[in-house]
Amino acid sequence: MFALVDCNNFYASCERTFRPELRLRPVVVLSNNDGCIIARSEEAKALGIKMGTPEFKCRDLLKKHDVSVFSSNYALYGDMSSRVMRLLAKLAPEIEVYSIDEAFLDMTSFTRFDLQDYARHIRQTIRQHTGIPVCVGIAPTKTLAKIANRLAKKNPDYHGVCVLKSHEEIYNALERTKVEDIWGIGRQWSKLLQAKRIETAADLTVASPVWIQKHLHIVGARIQAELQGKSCLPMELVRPAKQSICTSRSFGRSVSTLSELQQAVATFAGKCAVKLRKENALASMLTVFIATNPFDESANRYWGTRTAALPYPTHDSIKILSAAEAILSGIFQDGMAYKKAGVILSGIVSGEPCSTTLSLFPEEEEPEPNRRDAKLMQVMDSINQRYGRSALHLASENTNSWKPNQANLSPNPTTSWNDIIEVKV
DNA sequence: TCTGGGGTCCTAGGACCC
DNA sequence: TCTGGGGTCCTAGGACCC
Repeated sequence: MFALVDCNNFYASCERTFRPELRLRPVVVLSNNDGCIIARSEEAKALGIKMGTPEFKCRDLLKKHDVSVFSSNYALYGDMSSRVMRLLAKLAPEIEVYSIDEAFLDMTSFTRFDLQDYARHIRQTIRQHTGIPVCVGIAPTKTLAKIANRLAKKNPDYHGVCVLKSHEEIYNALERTKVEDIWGIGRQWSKLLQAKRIETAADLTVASPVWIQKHLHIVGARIQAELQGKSCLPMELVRPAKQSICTSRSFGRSVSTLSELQQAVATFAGKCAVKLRKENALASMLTVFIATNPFDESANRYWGTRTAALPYPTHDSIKILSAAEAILSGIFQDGMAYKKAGVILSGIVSGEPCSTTLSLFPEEEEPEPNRRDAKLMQVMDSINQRYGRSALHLASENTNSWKPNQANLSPNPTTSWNDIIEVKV
């Protein structure tokens, strides 16, 4: 048996934890740059505010109902998430952290427990220790646990807990679940299935396996098997190493000069390098992209991107930044109003800079990886660890001209001494 | 006249997740 | 005026190897 524990309206709940006066109030959280609605409290959902709506399109509604609007605060959500995950790790022998707000627990060994009781215990523990409300779904496969969790969330009578064990319970749940609400079935596949008159999860379990294999491939076949109660997706206890690392942002305003873009791209490259070193890894390829506003039909539109191989795998901020700058000057076009840029590291390998294979015929001026550079990065990271992110950074990293909008950013009471606040409960 | 069999790697495109 | 960010997996087809 698998349990899926999923935090309710996670980002909105995080914000509310430190603002108890917002309990029972409509709360929304915006994406980076204060662009779209990406989390809503139940009260905000009830007002008809849809997920993914651009903020400016529902500004009147937000104002009319006095909705509390927050800029996204990932430092806060990340820390709250790790608190939830640490608690969950104590509540089950094995845990798979699936996303920032969800985890699977292995319930196989709980044969002598009442699963319903135990799920309630999980729920209460998380609530008491973090203030975050969660729902728990338990079933024989991960896909069914997802369905159970969804039912627990939708149905107030369930009080946040749904266990699917008997054939009847499972069949009932499948009949009540539309194909588009199944984990792994997205918009395209829903359309395809509906055209075939496969409308519910129950329909999908009895659909022709040959047809499924042909149109939904192995991924769809696995979903079908999981719905039938045959577990195909095991617990993944260790997070696999990253294959790519991306940092990108929309700009608070559009920028048009090369030097402004250089500052943005250098900043993103620097963030990528930090993430890379956190992974204990090296990157061998680097992509830079720059883009104009895709929604502005009247302006000149441009999407420039290029990937270059690094001379050898590295995690050195200095080398990554200068490679990014070189790519940027190759794709930059004058006279455009740029709205977004990003850097992607790929070809990621594990290991230390000096452990990798060097080029057989190195260029004359090509520096070899050396231990001093690696040491320098270590020092930089430890200083930043101690004195705060980007206490020490490269001079070309600069947020002056392109800084994203963050009008309603909450403090970081769990990660910053200066932000500790008194909460009256 | 006859023209095999068993592979890998890479990329682009399409789908999905949170 | 204002529209997010960060990922993964799978398939097909082409190029290549012995």
